[in-house]
Amino acid sequence: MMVRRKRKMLALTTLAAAPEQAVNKHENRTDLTLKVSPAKLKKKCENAQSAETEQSHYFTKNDLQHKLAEGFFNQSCISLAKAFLGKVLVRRCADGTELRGRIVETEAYLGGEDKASHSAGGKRTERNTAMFMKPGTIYVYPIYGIYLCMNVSSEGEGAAVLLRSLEPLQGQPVMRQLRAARHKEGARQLKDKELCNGPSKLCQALNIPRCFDRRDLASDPEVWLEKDPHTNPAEPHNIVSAPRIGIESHGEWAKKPWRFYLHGHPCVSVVNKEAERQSLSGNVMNNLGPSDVHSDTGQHNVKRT
DNA sequence: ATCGGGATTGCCT
DNA sequence: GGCAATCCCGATG
Repeated sequence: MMVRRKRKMLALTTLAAAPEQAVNKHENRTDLTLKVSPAKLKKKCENAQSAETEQSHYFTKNDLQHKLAEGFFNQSCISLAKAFLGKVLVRRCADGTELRGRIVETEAYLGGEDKASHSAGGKRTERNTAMFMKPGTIYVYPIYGIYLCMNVSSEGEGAAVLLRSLEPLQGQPVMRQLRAARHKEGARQLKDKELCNGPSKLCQALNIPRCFDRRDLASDPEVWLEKDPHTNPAEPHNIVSAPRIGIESHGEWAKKPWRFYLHGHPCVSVVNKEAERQSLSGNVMNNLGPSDVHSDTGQHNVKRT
């Protein structure tokens, strides 16, 4: 209780801090709340930018045409959660560095009847306002005090899709640096497939700060979604439907199979064998296979045929 | 003002 | 696979 208040004062630096600044957590206080002055908020977002630059031969200027527009987000929550699979989340940093990751795992939160949703029962609060905004609006919220999760609103009152895992495609060294900021000194280097295989990990790796809450994924210059020019859209037979994670306390709603992931992809955070048996019985293996993130060693080339 | 819980992660055994 | 870390948020009085 008394300890609580002290801890609050020493707000730990999080995803919003540049990696090289995060060495001493007591010197880098990052307040996750929205209740700060616009000037402070702006500064935080600027600090969130990475100083690293990254060259990639994988994406070219022509890929801009693959950016997904407003209309894409106008689908029901479950439909959008599936449609996200295989799409590429792009984060353009202040210095022009672009980080890219293919979405391989999502969860649908429907609002209303869905007891596991932050907007259950139509409940609208300061925190979850973005869930009620137009489809394509980003909802970023803090969890467990120290992490962030990124969602995208869909059609349906208070409905949104949680992004759970990405396959790193571009900017892995920057991602690794962003992710390593809170690790022990001398800890082993993260494998590529460990960079974005979790909802808060992807926020760290792509430098998604709390202040991205309520931004429009269809028009924002710093974060957007693209079609992957190198792969086909996810086919239904590639998609596993499983119960959502971390909501076991919500009774029957916890059992709804509204977590979706690409079968066999190494960047999925939690594999559910039972769900795979049910989802995929009789189906062939996916053709949207991962690049060589299977590999444990060194830099990999994500280019594929 | 206070309290309890949470759409997680990393480290340890 | 267990568990600590860590604190915002919303509910309650």
